[in-house]
Amino acid sequence: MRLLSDPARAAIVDALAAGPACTCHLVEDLGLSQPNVSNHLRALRHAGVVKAEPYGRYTYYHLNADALDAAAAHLSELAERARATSDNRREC
Amino acid sequence: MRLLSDPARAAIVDALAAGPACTCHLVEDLGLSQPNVSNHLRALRHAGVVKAEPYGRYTYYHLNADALDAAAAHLSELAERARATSDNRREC
DNA sequence: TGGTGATATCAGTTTCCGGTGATGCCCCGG
DNA sequence: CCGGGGCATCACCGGAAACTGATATCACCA
Repeated sequence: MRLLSDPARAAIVDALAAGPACTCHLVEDLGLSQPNVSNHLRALRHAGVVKAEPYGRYTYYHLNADALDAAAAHLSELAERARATSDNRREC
Repeated sequence: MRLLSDPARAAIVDALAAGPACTCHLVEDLGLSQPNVSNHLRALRHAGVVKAEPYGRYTYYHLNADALDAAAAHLSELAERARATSDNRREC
């Protein structure tokens, strides 16, 4: 989840939200170098945010919607806890 | 939203989810130095994730639940878009 | 089967960011 | 009014992470 901090990775995730794409698409659309994109994809892959799908000579990536939902649920839970506990201020 | 990338900041947000607290509480609970905590709080404050509330000599911080919900909604929207577009794979 | 294109990996460099120390401000209590 | 403590800001340093270039690997096609 802390992976979306980097602007390049956020751009990759945003591009993949429009549908599965192979590495060359991302390289063209984002204007980044190919190793750079590949490194970011590896990080996102290890975190389970994206899934790789070899397709002949290409490699297609698509978002893992469940992981995004889990992160969203975590944030919602924090917001809910914050609202529920907004009155018990600890004294110094 | 990219602010939750740092473990220290995530810990601060998590601590604040238990209720408003002043800087000294966070310093004690998280075992971080006071300037360190203050710097993180400043970043979170500028991002609108937390709100500062001067209280005599102390400064109480509390989470901005709306900002967390907005971030959660953004992630949910990404997940939904990913699910909706999972079939239109672009050809190379 | 050799060549080409797509992708992944690796080492090196540079840039960015978090942690620390020192300092100043403001509020409260004496 | 003045001393002390809570808090914020600034300058600096060290480490981590992103970008780059080179290279290896694999699949397709002639």
